[in-house]
Amino acid sequence: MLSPTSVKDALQSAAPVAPIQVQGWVRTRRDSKDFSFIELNDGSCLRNLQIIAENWLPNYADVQHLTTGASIIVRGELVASQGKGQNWEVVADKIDIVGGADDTYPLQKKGHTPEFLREIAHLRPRSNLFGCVFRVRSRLAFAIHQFFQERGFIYVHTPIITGSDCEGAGELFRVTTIDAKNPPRTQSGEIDYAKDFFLRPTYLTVSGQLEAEAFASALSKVYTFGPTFRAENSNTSRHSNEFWMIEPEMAFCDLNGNMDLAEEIVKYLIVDLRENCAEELGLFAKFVDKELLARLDFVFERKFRRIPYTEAIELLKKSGEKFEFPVEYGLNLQSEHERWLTEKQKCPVTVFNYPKEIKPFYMRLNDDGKTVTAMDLLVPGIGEIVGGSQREERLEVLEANMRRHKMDPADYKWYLDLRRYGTVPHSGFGLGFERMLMFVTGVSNIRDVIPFARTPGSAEF
RNA sequence: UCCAGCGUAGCUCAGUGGUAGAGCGGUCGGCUGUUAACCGAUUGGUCGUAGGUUCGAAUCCUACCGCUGGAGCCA
Repeated sequence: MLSPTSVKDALQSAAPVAPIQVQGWVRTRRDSKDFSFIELNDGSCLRNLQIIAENWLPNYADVQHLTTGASIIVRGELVASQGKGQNWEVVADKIDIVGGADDTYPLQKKGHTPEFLREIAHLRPRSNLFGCVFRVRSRLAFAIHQFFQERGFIYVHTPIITGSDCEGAGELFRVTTIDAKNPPRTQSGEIDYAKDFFLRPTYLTVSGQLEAEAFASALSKVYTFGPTFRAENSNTSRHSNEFWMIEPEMAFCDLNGNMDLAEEIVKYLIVDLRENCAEELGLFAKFVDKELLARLDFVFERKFRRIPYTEAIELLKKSGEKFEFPVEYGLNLQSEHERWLTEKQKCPVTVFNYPKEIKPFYMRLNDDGKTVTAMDLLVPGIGEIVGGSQREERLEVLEANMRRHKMDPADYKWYLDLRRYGTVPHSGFGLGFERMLMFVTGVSNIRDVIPFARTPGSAEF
């Protein structure tokens, strides 16, 4: 039994191969006088393998009716191509037509808009663009693990179903087995979640951070990498209700060490993809974003600028730029401000030490009593790609922060225990996986870097 | 959720009150070691949905749905 060769391996062959078996989907077909050219793609790489189907094949009439989208198994010989444009091609001895595709097949050999392809999310990975996107997505995930594993980080699986409803990050999807038509009620008539499956209200996680802190307080350096769910009605090209996030957490690490790691990983991932996804990046640079490679090199070569929030406000005020939203200490930086910081300054920027009023309870209070050790890494084109902080490790200060945020410390006993027993300064951040993927591919809509995106009103596939 | 724009053939679009169009794709034929092939013919429509104005609506009005861009929330 002949084992199949991937299109990628066939195209990289150093010598002719006979016999060879390849299999995949027909991208396009052209007839010549005595034979037919078939472009075969199996998703192993961007390029197609050219198949020569000669007219003596017993099923040649059927081969001539092969259309874009059909699946075939080809046996033959890999030989040097007589034509230009490819080094190798397969001269077929036998072509098995596995599954036809009739004229309702929506993909054409010519270009489609990403918006149209999004409507056929089940077929779009068969397009050049999305094949590239999802190969890069795979490599990016691998490179992230590699980055952390090389540095001694332990991979932690934090829960997807969580009981804490106030992690300071967005609206939550409720997880319940209660019958919506006949829910148990409390005496006051409210739905009684104490009778729900977990005997308490539960939700899909919006962050694994709190649990990662527990593991960092034992294994020193950990990271999570998993799905995250936010029930926000966000309709933008940068938001999805289900996305993946990487959250490193490091014990005995302050904000500077945290910023070092965030900047290092962004650079590492760029270098890795430049090396391992050159063909795919080439396609993005050609069809998606002409400046992509220059921007990636720019981010890689340039030292990231670090600007305290207070200084960023001063820079924006002195910029002379007319912003739609006010620039004032104590206000959040708006998209237009972040854009100015990264695009006008022409470099990635890490803004840190934000006013405590605009940041969550777990961030460490600075000695000035006014700011917390928050940091946001901003990149040109996307904006915030990393958000993190040094965590408040002092029990009393953390409890005070909770009360200031109208949270009851009693609800966070286990989290506070981490400060009661062997507390240490520790830091971490969240890196948006899809945002990183958008940044390295130039694809401008988050829906186009997720296999089957979940956005408000949209969960068809 | 808010603001703006757009929904016409399988795809990309033109058509701004008077008979529904083009290119590409598909199909058929021709030509050809071709490669977003080429040449000829042909196929193709509830003009997003529902109301309304008008002698007459793809075109004007209203509502809804969807998509795109921007904003907020954030990763």
